[in-house]
Amino acid sequence: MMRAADPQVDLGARDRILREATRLFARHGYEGTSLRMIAEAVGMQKGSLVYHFETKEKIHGAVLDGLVARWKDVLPQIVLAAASGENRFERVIAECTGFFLADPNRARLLVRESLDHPEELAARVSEQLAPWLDLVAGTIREGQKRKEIYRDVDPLAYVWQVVLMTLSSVALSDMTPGLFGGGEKRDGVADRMARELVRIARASLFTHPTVR
Amino acid sequence: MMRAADPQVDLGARDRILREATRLFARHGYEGTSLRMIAEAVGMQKGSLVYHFETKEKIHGAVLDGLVARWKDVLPQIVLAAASGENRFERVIAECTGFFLADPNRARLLVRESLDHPEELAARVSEQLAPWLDLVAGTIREGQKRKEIYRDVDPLAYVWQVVLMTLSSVALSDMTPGLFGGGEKRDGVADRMARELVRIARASLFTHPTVR
DNA sequence: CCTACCGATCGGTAGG
DNA sequence: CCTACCGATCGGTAGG
Repeated sequence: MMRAADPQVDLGARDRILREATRLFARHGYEGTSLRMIAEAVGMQKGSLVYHFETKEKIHGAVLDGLVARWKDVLPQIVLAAASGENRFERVIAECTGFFLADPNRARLLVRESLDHPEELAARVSEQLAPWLDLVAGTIREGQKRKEIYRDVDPLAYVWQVVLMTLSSVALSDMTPGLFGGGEKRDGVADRMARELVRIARASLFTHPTVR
Repeated sequence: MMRAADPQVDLGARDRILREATRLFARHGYEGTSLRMIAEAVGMQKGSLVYHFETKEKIHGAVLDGLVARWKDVLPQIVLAAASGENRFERVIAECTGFFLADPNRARLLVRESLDHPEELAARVSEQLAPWLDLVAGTIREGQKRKEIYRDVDPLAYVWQVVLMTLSSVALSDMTPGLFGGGEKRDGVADRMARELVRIARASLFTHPTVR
């Protein structure tokens, strides 16, 4: 309480804690990350973490809040990309994959959270995801009326499957090189996966590939 | 040592331990599962677990071995489905999704392991997955020569993206109901996801939907 | 297969 | 933000 004297120091410390906690929770999970590990990564003592965040659980909550906040930052851009005319499809997909590729720990964190606390995450995320899901689903239905999109597409299920491909191909990217034969570079594999994801999403949606 | 007196009892105990350990590791992860939790679920004391498996790590290893063993059981059927003529595509997909739907903990365990120990899992799984990946990739290339399959499909990346959809849509199924609006039943959502997965996989592969 | 016990580490508190 | 400390629980051992 009463930390108004030098807020910049506090903010810096809080952010450094959250950055390292995000990385560690993503890598080792909530149970696999101890306060000591976080403190060591930040460069302070375990007890000092409790000065900034009272409990480990509150650090975890703040990490998830930060992830949602960053998603809210890009959401307007995605909505914009979805609304404007040129290359809507590619740009929406690029915005979404870019969000997770910019920091793969976001994908790892979301997948872990989906396994550890499914309902809590669904509740937390659905309000942030709802407008986006509705928008895309609505656009798909319009396309179906215009016969530009296959009529047997299940809009909601389609979007969610594409999201799952995006999430998991980034979150599990550490495993893919071993499966593609050792000969290939890591980035090369990630590139191939990203390209194939776009191709699958596109080819399974549009009745005519060149229609956008 | 020297447990030949009544192997049936030991086998039963080992299996009961592995069954509960599989469930708990899948639900709470390796770090989130204690020996006490496993012992309590099985109905014995913590120390007794160490009589059957020396360490927690060896229990974990045996759980993964069991998963691989069960995969090896269905692999022949998958290869058979892929080789025979009628409805090859649907049957291969059905065999794979069926494997994970029969016990969603298999999918959860694999996703967790991909996050916790990516390289170890890749090494462990690739030998079991390699013949299958090569088979499917080869079939795709044949189809491409016959112009039945889109020429811009990246066979390996395609198969892996479909595997990721299968895995993640089962492993993260606890989260989906909340995203589909509360009105729908759990099984209904799982059904829609499974159907859309097959549709996406099919529509993004074949140049003409009716060709098989 | 159980009981009793080990040192180490956990998340968190108290006081400065 | 640090030091010192708390009870609880961890994985594992010893002996029966």
